[in-house]
Amino acid sequence: MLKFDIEKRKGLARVGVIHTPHGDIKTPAFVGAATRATVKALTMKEMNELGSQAILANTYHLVLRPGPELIQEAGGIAEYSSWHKPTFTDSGGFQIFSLPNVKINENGVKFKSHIDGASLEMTPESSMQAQWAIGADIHMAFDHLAKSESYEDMKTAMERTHAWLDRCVAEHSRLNEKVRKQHCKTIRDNGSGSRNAFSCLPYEQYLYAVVQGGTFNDLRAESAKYCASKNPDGFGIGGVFTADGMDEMLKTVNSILPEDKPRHLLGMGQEPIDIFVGAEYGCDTFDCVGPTRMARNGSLYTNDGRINIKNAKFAHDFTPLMDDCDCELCKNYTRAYLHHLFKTDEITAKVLASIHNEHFVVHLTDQIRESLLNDSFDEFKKTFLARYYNTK
RNA sequence: GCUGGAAUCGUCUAGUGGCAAUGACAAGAGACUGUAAAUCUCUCGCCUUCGGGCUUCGUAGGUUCGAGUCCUACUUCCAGCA
Repeated sequence: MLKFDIEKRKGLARVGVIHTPHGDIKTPAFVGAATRATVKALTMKEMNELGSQAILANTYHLVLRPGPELIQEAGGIAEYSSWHKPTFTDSGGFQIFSLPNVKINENGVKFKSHIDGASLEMTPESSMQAQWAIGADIHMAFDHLAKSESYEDMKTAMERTHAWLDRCVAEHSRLNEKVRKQHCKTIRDNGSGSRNAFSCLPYEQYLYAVVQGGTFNDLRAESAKYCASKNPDGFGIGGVFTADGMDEMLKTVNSILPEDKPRHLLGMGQEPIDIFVGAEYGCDTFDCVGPTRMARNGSLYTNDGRINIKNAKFAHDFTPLMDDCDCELCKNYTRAYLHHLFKTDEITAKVLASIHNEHFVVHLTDQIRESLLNDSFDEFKKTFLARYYNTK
């Protein structure tokens, strides 16, 4: 079972440490979205230096390229990508449902590769197998996202997610046993792992169940109960797209989920309020593509809200993006220079902007952790959000 | 000097009788939440009560119901010949 220690609580919020085979994650923590085993525009060294504690890769993308077998051959995603810290994989469910022409039945999902159009299928079992081969520390159960916001669709999606969770749990446990045996055999035979098959994979890998139910709190409650009953290592909370109403939903879900297991809020964290509300109502980790995507598109976080560095008004602005930020961008360069890099479409523009935005959300989440530890969360939340969103 | 060719939005470009006029770039702005995203959207002659109105395709004339498109002259540029 994944070890999770809680150091301090405040209502549903908690400060803790997730102990993974690749190290600890001090929570609340923002996990970098490394969809294709890389955070776009950033090296692992840069991610490490900006303070990231963990990354989340995506099973769908890695199944397409380079294929889970190849990552397995490399010794797992940590070895493969040289990110020697905790890793998560998302199941691929979310991506597949965003593709056109997906065919869903009880068994799984048939879809076409967005790269070459090849017809493929993913099932709860195949997602688990792929995730075990990829070898992240924490896996997400293969879930079903609703195709609309309607109650009926949400209920159907939730029920299918639950049915698939049963199969994910069974397959996870089978693979866990298999890998553990392989690991023991390898140690008996030669004392050290060859770089083949399962023998060199991290043999401890953990499964999070994913809570669905959309904006309907009765469904959320039902889903939380069901997921908890399966006794997974932790929980993902999926299908959340905005902070509106998220507080009530998280109150419902996180009051039901067992307190001693970590909770990951899937895909949320583009807006600072997402992380404040998520942490306040009991989520421990977050991931979001927003910070790096927006960075590549020139939208940069500041304490006074987001700015578009491509705007003409920054051409002569020779001040740092933020005075009180220690990221590589803010410490060394001016807004005018970054503006120039964007206008001339230099790769470095995206690199520096990504470093800043990723640092911003990672650091913000760390500050939320600190504020919970020293009992200043409410004040910090109020001050930060009022300034960021320019409200009184 | 002669003979050809060309002049269209900041730039390049489409356009050979019904056009405020094509496309690209540049410029200005916006979007982005488990990444089909180094992507996408909008604006880009002037005015507008968003119906439309006005002024435009080197310059000046002309033909025509109608001209960026045809004719004449001029100006500038390019190529070849001297």
